[in-house]
Amino acid sequence: MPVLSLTNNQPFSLDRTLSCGQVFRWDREPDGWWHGVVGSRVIRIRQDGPSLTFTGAPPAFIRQYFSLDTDLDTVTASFDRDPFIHDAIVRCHGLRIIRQPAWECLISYICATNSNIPMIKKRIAHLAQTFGTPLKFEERTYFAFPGPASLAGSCMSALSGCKLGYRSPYVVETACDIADEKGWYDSIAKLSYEQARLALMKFQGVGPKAADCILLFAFQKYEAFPVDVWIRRIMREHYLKTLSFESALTGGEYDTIRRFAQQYFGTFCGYAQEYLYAARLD
DNA sequence: ATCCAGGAAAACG
DNA sequence: CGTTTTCATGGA
Repeated sequence: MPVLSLTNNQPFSLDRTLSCGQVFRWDREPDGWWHGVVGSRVIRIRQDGPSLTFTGAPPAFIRQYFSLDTDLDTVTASFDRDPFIHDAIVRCHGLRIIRQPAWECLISYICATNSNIPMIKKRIAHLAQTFGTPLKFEERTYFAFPGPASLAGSCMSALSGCKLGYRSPYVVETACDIADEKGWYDSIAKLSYEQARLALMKFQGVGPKAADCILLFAFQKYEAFPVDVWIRRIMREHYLKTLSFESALTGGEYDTIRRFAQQYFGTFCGYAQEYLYAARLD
């Protein structure tokens, strides 16, 4: 079974990374093994101190997917500016932003609006089980996330079983757009952060927050700073106590928070966001 | 029952 | 133009 050994200056926490809410297709067994589907691969992986043991993908894929090539200490040091974010960095030590497949990430965050994480996971699982290709792996059947053509041609009765609610037409419309346009990923990836953000928001169901999540998790645009209800609370309480006054002058509250974070935390503010988000509970 | 959750579209002034 | 309302779902 493939094993990957982490070096001393390569902090990584599999649990923090997979359970912080950035991905929705991983589950942890009581024995410490995680299993998930990435593309057409079923992957099982566990961490014991500095060693990662896994099946279902070559080491190079694991390294790329979990961003193990990122110099995490340098990244976190770049926004370690005050005691509050410092505490989040320490408590979520080893959290890395995953490089997600863009199409699945796009649909996932369309399904995520105004929902909690368990509900999002159920919806994605429903979509995969209803429209995805079955994948047999070690006595169990998993399902690949369905491609654009599958969702574009989905009948409404099957789709309604996926419990997407009012998001169903957004998913189908976006799938139709993507099914036509082959090079959609490259055409967005080559754009600047702001331009890519506008391009993503042209898809039905993708607003400012979803666009920032997709840019952060699938396009490696680390200057994205998604503002959900948790982050808004945290930012208002710890960084922008005068926000209600400011945002009335400068326009939308979302942009006020986003631009403050970009200036305050710097080029890796998306990473800072993820540490604040992951540390929000415990 | 009421409120909330990795919000966005549509309607409204 | 910025601000409020509506939307479907399940858990607390």
